[in-house]
Amino acid sequence: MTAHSPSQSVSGVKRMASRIERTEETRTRIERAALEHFVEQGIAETSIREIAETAGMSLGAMYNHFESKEELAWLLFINGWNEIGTEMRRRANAESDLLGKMRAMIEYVFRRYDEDWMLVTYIFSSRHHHLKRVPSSRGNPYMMFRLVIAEAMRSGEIPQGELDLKTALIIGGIIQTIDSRILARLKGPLANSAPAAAELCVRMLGG
Amino acid sequence: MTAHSPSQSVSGVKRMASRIERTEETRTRIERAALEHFVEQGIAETSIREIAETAGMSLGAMYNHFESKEELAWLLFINGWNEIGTEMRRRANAESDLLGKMRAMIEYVFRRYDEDWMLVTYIFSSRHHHLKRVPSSRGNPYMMFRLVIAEAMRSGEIPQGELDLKTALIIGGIIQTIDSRILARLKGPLANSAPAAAELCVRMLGG
Amino acid sequence: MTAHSPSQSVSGVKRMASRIERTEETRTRIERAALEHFVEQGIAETSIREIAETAGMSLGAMYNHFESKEELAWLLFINGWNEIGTEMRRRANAESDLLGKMRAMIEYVFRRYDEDWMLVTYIFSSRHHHLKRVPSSRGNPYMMFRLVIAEAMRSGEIPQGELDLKTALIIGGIIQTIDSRILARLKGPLANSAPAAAELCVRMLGG
Amino acid sequence: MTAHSPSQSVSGVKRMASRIERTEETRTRIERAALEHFVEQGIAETSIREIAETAGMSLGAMYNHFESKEELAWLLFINGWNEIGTEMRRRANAESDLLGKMRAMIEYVFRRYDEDWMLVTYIFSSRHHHLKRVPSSRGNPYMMFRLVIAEAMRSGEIPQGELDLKTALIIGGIIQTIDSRILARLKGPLANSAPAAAELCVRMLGG
DNA sequence: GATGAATGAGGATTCATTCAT
DNA sequence: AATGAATGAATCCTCATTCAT
Repeated sequence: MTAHSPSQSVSGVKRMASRIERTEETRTRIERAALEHFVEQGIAETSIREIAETAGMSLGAMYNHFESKEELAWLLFINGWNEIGTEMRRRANAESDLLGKMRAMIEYVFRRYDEDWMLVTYIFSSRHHHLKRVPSSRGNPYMMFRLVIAEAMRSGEIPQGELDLKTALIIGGIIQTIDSRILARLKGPLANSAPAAAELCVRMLGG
Repeated sequence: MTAHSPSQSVSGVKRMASRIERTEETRTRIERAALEHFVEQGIAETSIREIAETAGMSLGAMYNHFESKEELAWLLFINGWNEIGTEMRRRANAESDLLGKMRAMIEYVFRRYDEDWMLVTYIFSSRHHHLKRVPSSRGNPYMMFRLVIAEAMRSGEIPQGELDLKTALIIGGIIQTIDSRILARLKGPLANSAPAAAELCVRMLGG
Repeated sequence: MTAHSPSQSVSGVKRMASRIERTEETRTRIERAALEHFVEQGIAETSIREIAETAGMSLGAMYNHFESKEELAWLLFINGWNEIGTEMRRRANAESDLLGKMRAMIEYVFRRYDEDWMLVTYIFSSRHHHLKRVPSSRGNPYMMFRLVIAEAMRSGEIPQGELDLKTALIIGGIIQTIDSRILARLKGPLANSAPAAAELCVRMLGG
Repeated sequence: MTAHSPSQSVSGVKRMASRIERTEETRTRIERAALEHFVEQGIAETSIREIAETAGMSLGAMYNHFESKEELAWLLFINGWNEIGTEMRRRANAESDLLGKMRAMIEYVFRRYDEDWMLVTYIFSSRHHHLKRVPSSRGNPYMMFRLVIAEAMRSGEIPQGELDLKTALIIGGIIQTIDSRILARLKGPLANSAPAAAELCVRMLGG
């Protein structure tokens, strides 16, 4: 996954990874190291020194790449949060009915978890920490669920009413499902559970 | 539970609260102060000194009442956790069908939140922090939901299958509802939403 | 060893141990508890609370019996120190020649160790801590050895010279012997080794 | 041992001591500061802050050089302990008879004291504190005396028997001699007393 | 005399961050 | 960009001692 190799160009001339490539690689190394510690111990309980050690670099060098621990935690969060929100939107838009949209969104999150559980876990478990800074619109996964449900109400697909309550029940359920996977109460790839989860959600909504 | 009683002696002479009463009161003061900070800032981000100041006492005196910050956080958690689990069990047992049980449990949690939102918020938001120490059986709210759903499956009230997935969806939904109340996406006493929430849950389960 | 018993008077009337007796007993209990901890962990590393717990009483009560930890440590030391010095003098005076005196003194210390190793260990291992306060004359074990050796020089029993060097060699040897007993390099009652030790010391002195 | 070298580059340009040299110098400064306080007040009674102040640096910086106070105390001890043991062995091996060996060992310790009394004092006065961690073989001064005495017994140079008692008497005597020097009961360079001390020891052993 | 809560002053250690090299 | 020593504030916790009951 990481480009460790002083890669050879086609011409056979050895060359160093470009400075930009090395910088990028270092940055990634830091991010993965941070993720590991943040997920395992929490943000406050993780020291920059620990991250540096895991990333295999010196304490001081960290600050060439990130302003502060809080900034690192924030970037890690908001990038993932936006990515997930945006992708959910794209996939939901490609479907026409509530069940389709629901399944598409849930499937995406669950598959993303299967691919990179550390990132997804971090995003959902640290969301409270970052709450005050999160823009409430944009590619926000919360808002996506609310939007999709609201639309289905408007179109008559499901009964009206209790929008926020229903949104909370759905979102909470999905996040908790991820949590249960982490705790090994659920086995196997999470994506396999997506269709069932989507159907249950839609049934709850009365569709 | 509260010290009603700067109690009157028979002779009618007012007397100081006994030492035991004062100690108890101090303990409560610490617990409330801790709760406040833990909920607002998180456990790791709260210093013992802050708690002491809010409780109106010296730093050192804290340690006459609690072994450590972690222990204080733990006791606060586990007592509430057990209380909620136990009460949920009691109320569920008094009902005969799934909807009744579900409503009783949800109503209890929501009402408890309305009475003491800080405590309930703390319990649910700090549950991950304490996960490793929580006994998985006993008066465990998680297990109560699982039990009730499992029973309804066994009795044929709802279709079989996907027990853990369904449990996750329900529990997550309920906790998220509390979260949404905190964030003021839901208004008014939470208890008012309990019947609707219970009905939605049961509908999801196919009852 | 301790008078635990609410002793009965001859007349058969039960009586409480007198207040004085109880006070005395408490004091002894504290002293033994302190000794234990001081020997095992050192004075600085022992807290009053630990002593109180071992003595089976409350922290505050300690201060009804001793002014401070330092005072307790001092009294424990100086009483033993004086006792040993005084007894050594008495026994040495009863002998007429160097070997007799030497054996009497060493035998006494070693036997005292066999009786109450904690006390003797404490005295010799904490002597540096108390050095500044020790009166250099009086019943001082150091001085006793010096005196006896000086006398033997004066009387011609041993060659003159190097009084302080010789005193140091003798005293150090004796204390180290106790130390070796503690470390189990020497086995059995220490008193058994006294005659041999005395003889070796006298031979060193040229007697 | 000292940084001779604000070394000159070939070009003759003066340069700062290298980072490594400065780090080494800092370390030494800490060690000397610690030694001072440990000898004067004892390990437990010395705070890291005091050492830092004496060493002319901030409290936090200490931890870039030593893991903990205990570790600092230990390293200071064990390095000196090993050095003394090893040197004693080397010098004893260069001699052929008991008196020669004894004198060589004692002379070494006494001269080392004259050169660096703080270090030697620290080593012998803190030996009990570190006892549990000391490897019993290796370059252990205790063992060296025991070895030399045992050998002389085997070779018939001195009578057999009471090896451990005799070892204790000798070692204790030597250490106490140092102690007496500190307390100014002995005057002048300690090395001057070495021949006399050695002779007394050998006479005690019957050689 | 006994109790244990309260106090205030440290004590060891950690940490985010800076900075000279 | 990298290094790691330095800083100063903060953190948890301990302790000797006092004091109201």
